[in-house]
Amino acid sequence: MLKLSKLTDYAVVALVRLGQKDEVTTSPVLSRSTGIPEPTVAKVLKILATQGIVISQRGARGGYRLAYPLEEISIAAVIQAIDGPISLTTCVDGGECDARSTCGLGGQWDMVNAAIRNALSAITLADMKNHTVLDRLGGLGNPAPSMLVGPEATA
Amino acid sequence: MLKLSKLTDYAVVALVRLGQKDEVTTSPVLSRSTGIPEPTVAKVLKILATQGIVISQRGARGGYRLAYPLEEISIAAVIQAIDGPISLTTCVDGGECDARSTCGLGGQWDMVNAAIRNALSAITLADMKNHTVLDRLGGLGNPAPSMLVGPEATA
DNA sequence: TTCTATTTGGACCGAAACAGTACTGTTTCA
DNA sequence: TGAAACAGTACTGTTTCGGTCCAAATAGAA
Repeated sequence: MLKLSKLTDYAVVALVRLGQKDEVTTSPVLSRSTGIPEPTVAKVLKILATQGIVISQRGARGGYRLAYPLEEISIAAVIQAIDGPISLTTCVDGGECDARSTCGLGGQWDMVNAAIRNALSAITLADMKNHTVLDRLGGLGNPAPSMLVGPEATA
Repeated sequence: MLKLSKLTDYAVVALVRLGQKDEVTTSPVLSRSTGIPEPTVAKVLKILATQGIVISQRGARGGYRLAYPLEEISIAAVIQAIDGPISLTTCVDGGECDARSTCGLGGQWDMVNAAIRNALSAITLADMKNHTVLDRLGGLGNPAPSMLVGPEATA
């Protein structure tokens, strides 16, 4: 399906919400204001804390706060924090490839990965909050005629 | 991990190999020349046949051949054929979203999806075969400063 | 100083999706 | 008529993901 995990989706929602108030917020509060189940939002924030995207404050009156302003956090960074590195195939960066010699296209996936990364790096959480993406990028990169192949062009 | 399924990877390899010879090819032959296990390559080709990307010829001396030249088949089309539609989140196109009212960013993901689709639609199988991607796109879209966030900028 | 309430941190477990395989049926050509 | 090759379905093992539970840590009050 080429979809990212629910956790990443939750992470974006939680981060945007977190960026709207400039004070430490607990996961229960964040859960109530976002509608995300409390254990889940806690887990997401935990991961984000280890990745340095949010800063955690333990103990009573603790909570989380953003480590960077919304404008400096890209979608790509969030995805990498939750889902791990963005690389569409396993046969990159030293990964296993049992058919490396025969597959013929050695390392071509790197370009695809770079394209994805670029697209995701150009969108920040601030863009998600507002509708500033189209304005900033002038129409979302390349035109993409009709995705090519087939009369159907299944959307 | 935001990675596509192995089947899709296999599909690209098989299709590129299939595009190198302009005649019907059986899955055993394709299996030997690509190194992909025979049952798997057969499964992939079956799926691609139902999606109209390859044309199947049944019976003795049958096999598969491309329905379109390599230049007209985009990576996005292959991914859609194998993995299904490209939409990073489930809360698009009428999907479930239990927190739609509270999450705050209604439909913002559509832009992200569009960015991904554009990036993947701009790359064809012919580009995978050669190294023509960079040339054609003039450097793969947007600059992407350093993916933003954090001093590490985990690649 | 000590105790307690609050909150994060890390480990664990069940469920779902996926990759891979095998088998049977249908079609076509020699 | 027989062999070759695709089409479809079903099954199984593995991996990953989503969610839950318990332990460690901190701030504040007594």
